[in-house]
Amino acid sequence: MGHPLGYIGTDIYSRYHRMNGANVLHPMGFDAFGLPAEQYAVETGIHPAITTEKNLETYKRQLKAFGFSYDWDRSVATTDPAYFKWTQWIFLQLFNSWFDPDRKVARPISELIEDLEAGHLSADGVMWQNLEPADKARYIDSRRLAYIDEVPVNWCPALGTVLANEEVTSEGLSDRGNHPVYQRPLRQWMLRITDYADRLIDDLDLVDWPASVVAMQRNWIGRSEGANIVFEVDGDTPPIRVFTTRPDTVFGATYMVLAPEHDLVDSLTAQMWPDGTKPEWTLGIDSPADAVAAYRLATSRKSDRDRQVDEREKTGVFTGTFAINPLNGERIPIFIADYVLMGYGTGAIMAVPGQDERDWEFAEKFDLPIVRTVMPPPDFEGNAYLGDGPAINSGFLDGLEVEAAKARIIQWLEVNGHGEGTITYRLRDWLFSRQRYWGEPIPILHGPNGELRGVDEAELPLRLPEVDDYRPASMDDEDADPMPALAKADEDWRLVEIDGVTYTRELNTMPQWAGSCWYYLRFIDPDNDERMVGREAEEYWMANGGVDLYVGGVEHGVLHLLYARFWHKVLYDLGHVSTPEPFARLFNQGYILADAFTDDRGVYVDAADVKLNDGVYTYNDEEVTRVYGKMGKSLKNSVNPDAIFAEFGVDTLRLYEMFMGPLDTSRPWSTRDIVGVHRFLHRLWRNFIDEDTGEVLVSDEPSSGELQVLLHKTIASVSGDMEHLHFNTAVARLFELNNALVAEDRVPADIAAVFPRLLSPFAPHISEELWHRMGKEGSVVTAPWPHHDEELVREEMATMIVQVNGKVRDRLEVPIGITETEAVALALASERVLAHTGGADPRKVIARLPNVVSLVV
RNA sequence: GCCCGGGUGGCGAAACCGGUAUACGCGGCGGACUUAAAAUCCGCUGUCCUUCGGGGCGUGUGAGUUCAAGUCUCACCCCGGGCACCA
Repeated sequence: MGHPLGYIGTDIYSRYHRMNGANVLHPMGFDAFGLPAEQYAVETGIHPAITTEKNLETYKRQLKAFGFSYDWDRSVATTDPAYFKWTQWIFLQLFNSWFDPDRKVARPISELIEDLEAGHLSADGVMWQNLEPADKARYIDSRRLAYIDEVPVNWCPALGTVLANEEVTSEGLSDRGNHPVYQRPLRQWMLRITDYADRLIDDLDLVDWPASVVAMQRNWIGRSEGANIVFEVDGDTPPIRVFTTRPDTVFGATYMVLAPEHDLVDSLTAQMWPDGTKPEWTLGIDSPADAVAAYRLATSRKSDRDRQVDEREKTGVFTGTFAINPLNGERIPIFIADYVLMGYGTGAIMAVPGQDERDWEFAEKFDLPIVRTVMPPPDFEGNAYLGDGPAINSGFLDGLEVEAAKARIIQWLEVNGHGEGTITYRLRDWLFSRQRYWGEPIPILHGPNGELRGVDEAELPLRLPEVDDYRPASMDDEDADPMPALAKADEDWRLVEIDGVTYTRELNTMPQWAGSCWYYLRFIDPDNDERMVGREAEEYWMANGGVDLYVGGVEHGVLHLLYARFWHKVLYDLGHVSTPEPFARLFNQGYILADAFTDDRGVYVDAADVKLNDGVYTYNDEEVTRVYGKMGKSLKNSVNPDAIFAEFGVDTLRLYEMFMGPLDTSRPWSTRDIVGVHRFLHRLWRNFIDEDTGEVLVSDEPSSGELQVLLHKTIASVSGDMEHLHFNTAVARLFELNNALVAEDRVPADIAAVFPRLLSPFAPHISEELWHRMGKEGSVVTAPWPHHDEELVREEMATMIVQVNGKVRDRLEVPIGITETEAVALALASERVLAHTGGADPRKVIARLPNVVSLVV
């Protein structure tokens, strides 16, 4: 459980809408697969299902203590077999679908087979009829949205599992636990999220989300337009395809670089160094093959983190082979270097040092020629020139500006068969296998000849087997393939016989994010045994383009929200849900911040036990360092809600958290400030109840005059604030009304009827109590939200400021409908104004009535 | 480096479309009640000058637009977040 700030926010919003007669679905669920539960199981040997169950009870108890109005009948846990049955079912939907690139939608795989058999499509250019059955199966498997592929993956030895790109931080460490991550090729389950890249970008226009999250998603998907260019290579090696966003600079390509892991490296590496090989190109090694092998080994030993150190020197080695620049026929040397990444574009680049800083750096270090193909401005100082300008040294492109040159060269490439315009994404397919125990088993069977078979839907849920040890199997050889924890299951789980064929179960489990990709759908219809979610219920609740309000932390800006959108779109394409996007409105709540403390090892210590003496913080008499961060378990700086409840009560805590600032802003916790809201509640109580006698101090008479106006203004502004989640200002308005009541002997009847209702979303307990003491019918929770009287809110007088030469010189009370002539006359007659105008006629008069008269003299 | 946010009193923060900057709360100061304290209630609380009428200056810095700028434009500084050898 994170800090409850966001939960308080949705609870208030839900209660407000219920009082307005809305049918509110406000659920809470538990994403309980994953590392914490598993690690606890490893340590204690207790099955994670048992500890998970216990934790859920604790969480529920704590959440209930906050007075949250969740519909507990709709609660789900991703670890519940009745739930993950459908997570597995969705996986099978992915497995049984393909992405139709023409229609840009997912379709059942059976339709691909039909199209192939009918001859509408070919299998990568080969007639379907000409394929052997095994090749047909292999082709079909390669087209599925869930497919197995050998790709460079993020291998985290400390966690014993592979990780998705999204789970690796920019420092090259695991998102969970900060362990180093290494690249290595492995056969793993992948989900084809990249096919959805364009739709994941475009459909961000359909949702009401914070700009920052929209930017993060666009950034992560990283669409970039450019061209693929094909370079022929000396000898009998196949040509090399490069991706570039600057095809206009191709005349300046003076060498070429492949990623060290590139497929063609072996076949193009020369037998011996050709004439003219410079010494710095060879690592001092006699043969190209040895030099390349040495460089590749060195690269593979580096963790992602090492590869990303800031002051990175360019390194690389010549392959001994040349490519031909298709534009000018120049022979250019081919290098491998780790500044080119296998996972982006084609894993190969044409290097244009004149217009690329990285290439410039490499060219200088390796003594390679540099040709400018864009004319820099005369005052340009520096190396590579990235800006706009006319093309030079570029044959038929000379004189064209960058954009025009790009269009021209792409046309040339396409006409002459040397390449084509294309789009590349930073986003990569979602690595979906984990070697951990505590996750959803992937419902796939492997046949004796490598054929894949989905577990029958009737067999779902596929439960986890019992094992003695929940750890992924450890390996002596660090290069050995990771061994999933499920490999330790008994044979009667692992092996399945169908029609006399023995299949092996898939031993990987799904990643943490699988269950949370679709839980919002299950809340709609949590007990449905027939379907993931009933069609009618889904259409009813998702009618406004998805979930009406999703409050969560920005930390899900990429991971969870991207994955969930992807799954949702697949389900949409297959007709299982009715909206293209899952979450219509997203709101990021801020964090509660607090001091945290680390000891000399950099380990967090319990902030509650840190003492301050003479400006020095100590823990167990050891000096500790003060840091500042998000309140929570990981920094050990939580304020225990139970202690706050005991001292101030739940209503105070709820109000305090809302009053501290806007919901989307992080703010420091300050126990000192709590007394403010606590005083408010006491004052409210004293306004309504005589503390000595318990008498209810409510008058039979309604309010009048200013107090009545204040009441209606309060109703108006609190209601407006509720819609916009401006809870801090709503609370401030309630403070003002409450303060105004202090001077009254008794609370006027109309105010007494309204105040507990306005307050009840924030402080439900005291509101309910007052409601009952006043003898009102039913619960304040079901009382209708009050409405203000427009007539009473409308002002009759306004304060008009009078400016002389831009400075405020007087303030006058004027009727709201004052005419310009009257206003100006009044302004000019003001003594304070006269003191500054000297009685002279103004040169210019601007009136914005009834607020401003501005005079220029 | 690129992309998002943000910078307002001693502190948390308000200020809708450019129109009274600092609502509301905390803290501080003064007063009432009390033997006293707590609690409560009342008043003051941006800053400088003041003949007590007022006046000058104030929303990170510097320019600009405007009768008028916390709000719009440009440049810069600082803080937070995301991405980063992505061709």
